[in-house]
Amino acid sequence: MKPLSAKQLEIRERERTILDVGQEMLLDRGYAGLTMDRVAEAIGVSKGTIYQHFANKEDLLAAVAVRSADTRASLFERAGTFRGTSRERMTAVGTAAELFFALYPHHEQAERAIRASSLSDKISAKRTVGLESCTFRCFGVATGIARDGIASGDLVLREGQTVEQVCVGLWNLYIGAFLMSDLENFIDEPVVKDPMPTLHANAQVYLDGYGWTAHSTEHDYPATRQRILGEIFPAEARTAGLLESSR
Amino acid sequence: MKPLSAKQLEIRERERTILDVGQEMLLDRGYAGLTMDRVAEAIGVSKGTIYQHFANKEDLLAAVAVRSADTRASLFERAGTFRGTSRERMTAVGTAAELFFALYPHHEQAERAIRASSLSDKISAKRTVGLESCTFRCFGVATGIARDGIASGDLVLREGQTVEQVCVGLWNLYIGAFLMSDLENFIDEPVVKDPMPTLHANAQVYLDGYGWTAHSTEHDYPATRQRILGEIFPAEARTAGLLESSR
DNA sequence: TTCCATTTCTGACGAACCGTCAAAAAATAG
DNA sequence: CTATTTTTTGACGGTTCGTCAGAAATGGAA
Repeated sequence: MKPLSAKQLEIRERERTILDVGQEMLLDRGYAGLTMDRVAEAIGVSKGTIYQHFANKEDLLAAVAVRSADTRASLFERAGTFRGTSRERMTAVGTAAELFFALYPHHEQAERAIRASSLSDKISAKRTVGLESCTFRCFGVATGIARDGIASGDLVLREGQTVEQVCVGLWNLYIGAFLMSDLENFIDEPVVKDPMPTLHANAQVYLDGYGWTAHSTEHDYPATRQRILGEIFPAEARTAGLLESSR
Repeated sequence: MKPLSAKQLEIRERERTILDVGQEMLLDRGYAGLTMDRVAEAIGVSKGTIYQHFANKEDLLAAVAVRSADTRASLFERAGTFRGTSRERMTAVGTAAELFFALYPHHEQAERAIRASSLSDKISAKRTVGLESCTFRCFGVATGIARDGIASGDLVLREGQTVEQVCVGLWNLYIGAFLMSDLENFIDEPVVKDPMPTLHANAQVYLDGYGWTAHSTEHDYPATRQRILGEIFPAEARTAGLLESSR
């Protein structure tokens, strides 16, 4: 409605800056390394001002998480627009998840830290519903594709199986792999040397288990993945180093 | 070698007590609710004494995690002794994982808290290798069963697939489901109402995808699961409320 | 039992951080 | 330029971590 004054714009801009700084500190110094004093100093503002934007440290953390969760939901929605068979489109969703993990590695840490410290108070309802709604957007894309698969006859569910179940399993597979992936950074001898190719293969095996055509032996899903990266996420894939121009 | 004096026994006993108290506090008050002062008070000992057992808070946390990780490895090893087909035995491993999650819910929190705060220093090498070795024991059981499956012809891997890959995927699926499971405790409308049956079904779908005989349409794996609980884990299953005497 | 060396325990203390709030400074309106 | 509202500041109280000099307990040896 009203035009924003210069001051109000500055405040709005500062909120973004706080999130940026918090995100960065979280990433390279962990939850304990993110302190309100250091954030304030990095911005060049006093601590009290930070508290005018965020109720407390957990709230700042949650805001960081909400922002990246929103980005993830957008990536999922873009993935849903990929032109291909239903199973190729589901592959695109997996690719979006992987891309998100590569581009915003801080998000895992933020979510972990939130859940490690919160007894669900401290974090405002606004942030909680924000996170929830992003999750629903992600699931909405996935279940929609699964329903398309059923409609086209690519996916035939057995008694008692639901599209939600299919999507939850895939989600679990990815989340578990991401968790393991940055767990492996801390130990010397990783259980699996290169987790991402393993994840791609296992996700396809999982979909094979549901009998979702085309079976992975009859279609080149790695090639589909390259197409997805090139057509839907060219800029992001290059940033993440996932897209080689050759090949 | 030497017989332990009464004092030394007391000290050893106290270490166990500290772990018990720490574990309990972690479970019902979270990482922030676990303070060294409160642990000391609960034991009836001064804070300095706690620091004679553990270098710092993270180290205590890691010790709690190591102890439960060791228990998990034992459960996996017992699961490996189940008499049945290779795939039934792998199902037993999954059942062990589920049982562990139900019996020691604090473990997830401990692992999260460790990774949320540590930049890998603070925690002594002793704890780190302890955790690693427990993980290897778990994977050893699983990969052993997969190799048995290959030897018996129940599991036929395609070009480029490995037993490690099979096991990592299953592990990811479980870890992801557990993570989601206690995430759902904090939000109002869960994505899936009852995560565990979904997990069981998806794990079988995943193994179906690898073509590991017998296919889930040709064998009653829920019944196998009941047998596993009754034969291998009767006491634990009853404690966890997973074993109904009827049926 | 008494004495003394060694081990173990204690709790006061410094440092770091969170979150608050009265007072100061800046912005805005009249 | 003055009055009012908004915004910012940083010193402060409270909590927790981890330390360490001194106190207490322990275990022989005389």
